[in-house]
Amino acid sequence: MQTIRGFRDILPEKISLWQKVEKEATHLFKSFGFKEIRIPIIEKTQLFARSIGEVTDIVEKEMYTFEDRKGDKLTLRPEATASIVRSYIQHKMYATDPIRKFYMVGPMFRRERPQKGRYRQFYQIDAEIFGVESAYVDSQLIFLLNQLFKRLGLTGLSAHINSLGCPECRPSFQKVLLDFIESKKDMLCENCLRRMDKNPLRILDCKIENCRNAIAHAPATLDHLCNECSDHFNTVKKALETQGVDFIVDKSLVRGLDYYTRTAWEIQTTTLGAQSAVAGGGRYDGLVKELGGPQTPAIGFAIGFDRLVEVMEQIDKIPEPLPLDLFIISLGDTAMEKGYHWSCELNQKGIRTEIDFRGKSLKALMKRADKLAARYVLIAGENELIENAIILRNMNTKEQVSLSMEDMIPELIKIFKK
RNA sequence: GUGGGUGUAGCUCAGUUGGCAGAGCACUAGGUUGUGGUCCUGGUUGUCGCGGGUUCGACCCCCGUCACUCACCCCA
Repeated sequence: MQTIRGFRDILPEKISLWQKVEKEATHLFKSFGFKEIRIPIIEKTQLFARSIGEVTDIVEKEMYTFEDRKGDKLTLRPEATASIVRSYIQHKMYATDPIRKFYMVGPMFRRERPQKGRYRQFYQIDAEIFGVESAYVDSQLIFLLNQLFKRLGLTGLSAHINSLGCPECRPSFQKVLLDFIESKKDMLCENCLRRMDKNPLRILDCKIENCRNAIAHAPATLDHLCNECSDHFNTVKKALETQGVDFIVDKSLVRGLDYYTRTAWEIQTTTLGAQSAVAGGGRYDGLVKELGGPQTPAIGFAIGFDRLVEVMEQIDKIPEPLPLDLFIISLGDTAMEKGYHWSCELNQKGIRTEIDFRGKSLKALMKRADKLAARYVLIAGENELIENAIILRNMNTKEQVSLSMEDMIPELIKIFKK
């Protein structure tokens, strides 16, 4: 038996890094006023199809979709934004307070071919802001990401930003783009030809060399923004600059979900091969309305949790596990019973204590204490019980003292509460 | 979905024209009867990914399959 393809266990040896990232992220989110939201793992297929876009790769071939016993079409969530928007609308949150900031952490599912940093069940740390159109929100989110990575000790990441325009300026741009592409048609790969009617914007980030050459001088959304979009983007850039956030304007950054408008960005790394995006986000001012809510500007990002952890592993940022305070060695049945009660009591008092019930030799148990990185060992054998003098050994200094059973617990508390 | 690489002990890996499956680490027991990390000695661990085929004989050659991995595609 083994996990199915693209799915994996995250074992205890690795988990401390995940916990550290999650702790830092949620701490930072809270200080910016975000509230946690938890959403279902399964939604109606229609929700994703409508929000992400019928002709995107995600919806066309990557979703885990199935029918339940009643024949309803359901899908394992491939991303979080759609569900959060659904929730915002369903609970009429706009009525009580249109400005909402959410974060969530959890698994997403896409049926792609697995490779480095890409799994079929992968985890995202997601943040969304509803109800604010200001460009400062855009730069604030990018600043937040930047802060998080800084706190995690990561360097060598770069923020790529672009503006995709809005319903005002995009149609005219698409026309200009299509005209240009039409003239280069014979140089483009099959996929790009397919994209011409599907989603011409995507041609801009084709990675095939011929296509890249062909579109090297293609018109960019950036050069065809309407005044509002242009102002918006300028404000984003300026706000980032004044906060000292480095960024690269990347005209070819075109994100694969249909709902994005205006600002789109990706945080990229060079250390994960082709899976360079560690986080990505964008503004989606039309989606809330599209899904049946009132016109509400919104923006959000997702961090690839798995990828972030892998980047951190590469630079050796694994936090030390908590050492064990005390390991109890009980030799003989009477001592075992005593030891059992001591361990219960000490753990109740907040002292990390372990005891081994296998009845092994002193030597074997000392080895185990060492393996568990115990700071102290309590040795209770027949002699110690008779003489009422339990041995406490400091594993670093090798110093040993005797404690009477009455004084022992208070004495230990004194040692460990320092 | 397409293409390349790799599957041998818990881990990292050796394995000769096709001739009895190995090392290091880990685990475990000892090193005179109750003291860890180092050292020494012994011990345990295998469907050689799985299924076919060729052969007197296959870890080795052939076919299929599954998994991992890298790249394309796409994205977090």
